[in-house]
Amino acid sequence: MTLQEIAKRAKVSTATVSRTINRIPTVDPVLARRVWRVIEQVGYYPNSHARTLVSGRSRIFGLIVPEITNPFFPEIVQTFTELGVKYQYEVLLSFLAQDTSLLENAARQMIERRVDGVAILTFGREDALIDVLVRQNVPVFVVDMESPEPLVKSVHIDYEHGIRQAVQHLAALGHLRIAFVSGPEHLKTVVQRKAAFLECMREIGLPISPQLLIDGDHTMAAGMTAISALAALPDRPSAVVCSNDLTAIGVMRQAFELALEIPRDLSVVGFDDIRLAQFMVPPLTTVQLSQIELADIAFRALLDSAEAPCNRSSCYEYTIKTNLVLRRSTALAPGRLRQSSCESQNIRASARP
Amino acid sequence: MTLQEIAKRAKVSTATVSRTINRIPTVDPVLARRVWRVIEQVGYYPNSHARTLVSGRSRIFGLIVPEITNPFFPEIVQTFTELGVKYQYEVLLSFLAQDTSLLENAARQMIERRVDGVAILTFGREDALIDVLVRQNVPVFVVDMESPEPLVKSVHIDYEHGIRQAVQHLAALGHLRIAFVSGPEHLKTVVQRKAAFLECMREIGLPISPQLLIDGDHTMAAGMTAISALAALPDRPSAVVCSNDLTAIGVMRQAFELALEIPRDLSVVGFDDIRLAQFMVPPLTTVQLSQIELADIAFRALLDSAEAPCNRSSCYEYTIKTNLVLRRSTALAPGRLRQSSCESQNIRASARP
DNA sequence: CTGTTAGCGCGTTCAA
DNA sequence: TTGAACGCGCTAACAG
Repeated sequence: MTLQEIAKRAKVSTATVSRTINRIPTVDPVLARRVWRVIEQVGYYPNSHARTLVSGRSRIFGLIVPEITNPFFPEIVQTFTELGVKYQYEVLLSFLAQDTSLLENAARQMIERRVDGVAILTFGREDALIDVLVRQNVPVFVVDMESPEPLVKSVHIDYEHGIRQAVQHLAALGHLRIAFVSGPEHLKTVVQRKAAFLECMREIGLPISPQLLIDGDHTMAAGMTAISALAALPDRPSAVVCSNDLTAIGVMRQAFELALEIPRDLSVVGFDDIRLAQFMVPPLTTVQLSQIELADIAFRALLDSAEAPCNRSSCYEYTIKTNLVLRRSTALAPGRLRQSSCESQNIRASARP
Repeated sequence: MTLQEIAKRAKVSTATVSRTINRIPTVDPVLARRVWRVIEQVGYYPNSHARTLVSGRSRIFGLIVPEITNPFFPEIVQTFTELGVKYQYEVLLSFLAQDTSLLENAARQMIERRVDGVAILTFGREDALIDVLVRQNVPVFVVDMESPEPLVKSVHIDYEHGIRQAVQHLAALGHLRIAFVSGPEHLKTVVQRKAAFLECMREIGLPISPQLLIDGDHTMAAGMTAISALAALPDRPSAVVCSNDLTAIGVMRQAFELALEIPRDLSVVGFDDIRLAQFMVPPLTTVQLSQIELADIAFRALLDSAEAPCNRSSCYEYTIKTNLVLRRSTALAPGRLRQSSCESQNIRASARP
């Protein structure tokens, strides 16, 4: 069923049908009604591809995430998509997994579909991808990356704010040996999280033992391995902060296996605040990085680029703050007297050698 | 950058460029090489929309799920998408949420994009949606629904198999009062799960008290509410089976709040076996419904319809079996002597009034 | 306010 | 084996 067909049946020109569909106000209401009636009757749906071809705009945004299987991302996809239906954009989703060839594939797909913008939310270093996209003149949104290119926009994420709260919270509870389980180093976000942790530890004079810095990969399995290693240490930590919530869940799971009770024997702090965090047993204390806010900013940045192509707004228009969410996976360090919390004020002094 | 442009620069006709790109073997290798070189140089990407328009096939499959935020679905999306890249199909994702207007929207989007098929994995009753799609001649895949229409294919899911195992497992552990927390009744899958539970209870002569049948909505919050209600009962259950894992997680979470230890005080069984289930504390015993298998079958059915349009293979080509996965959220009923498990053979008798 | 017409970028005949 | 030409379904000029 095509425009032509509708035009013929409604006894008008194709132009009139087109105008009617696009709700151009200069159409005679009588004709419009006639056209709509035919459209209803025959069940006509305009062909997006033809529209895109002639208009030069696809009304599609690309969204690239590393994987959908990590609970951090569905929330983002959801929000991004919702905004899509609100503003009449389709979203073309791509995953990277660990496969580099998929990256090329994703880029090709996006370009061939002539997307009006791409949000790259992989938290890695996707310079190559960005280059290809920009060369094709497609607006890009990316996390934490400054670029002179007007086609690329970005947000800054303030990891330190939340992590500082976490570290100080643990210190206040009397924890002196605090471990950190990191993620895959090839992720920009991971090195930033780790750096923030180290910085915050230094700030308050807490010692950092290399043994307490474990490399993970942001999976639950990694969390399990990590806590096993940590528990085997002669001088084991009383608290562990994880580079993401999945890792923290793994830690909790394996702690159960090791008969370590959380938070009595071990305090655990996650990162991200995925929705699941509050449903863990015990509920997970974690640093919130709002997935909704991120998706929202990404979408609006793209919308901006798409609707006002000449808009030269610089990157880092916004910054996203992270914040500690206190729940019940942290407690006083073992061996500490369970006194009033005003004791926490002595932590700093007592933490020094 | 267009085909024409490439043709001009390579000093060949557009037809030759087209043939080269589509790897039609009758092209002179010399010319082909020349064309490829130009394509590389200028960074040319063919326009999918133009291709679709002229070829009449979009190489896009639609995938409709209720929401991506429920961990059951990302796994499906992942598998489906992976198959997509393997077979060179794009996937157009849609969520329904609870909004009915989104359903119309999803259908419209799919049709306007001229998708080559749609997998509807919402587990509800989407007859209206299917009708619209079929009327537009788009092949459809749907769960558990027989249809004479050759355009719609389907799988059957055998819920009873796994649920029977679950019920019998609990019975064998000496549980006499087994509760069931259900999901939203508007989901076909939910009524089937519940029916299977009731049937299996009857089979072995276990009593079913209406008080022990709780209505939920497949969220963690619902699980929490449910167990609170159950725990307040004068004669409370010693085991609860949930219509999905999310509900079970909620149950476990709230049991913690109520100081009910799992599985000592309460046995919990989930349904779906989302990946998270094994990482719960304690690891959740659940009935597996393979998300990968489902996605795989859906994709292949669509592929079949798309590549061999005249293929008249009936629905229910396959059936997916469900299976109990034993983990550690179930144990002997409280008050039961912890004897050898051969005692379970008496359950049946003792369960009768 | 409406109709005619020229492409948008590509695949695919049909001749050569 | 290659090229010229047509048309996929639609929007946007322009003319009426």
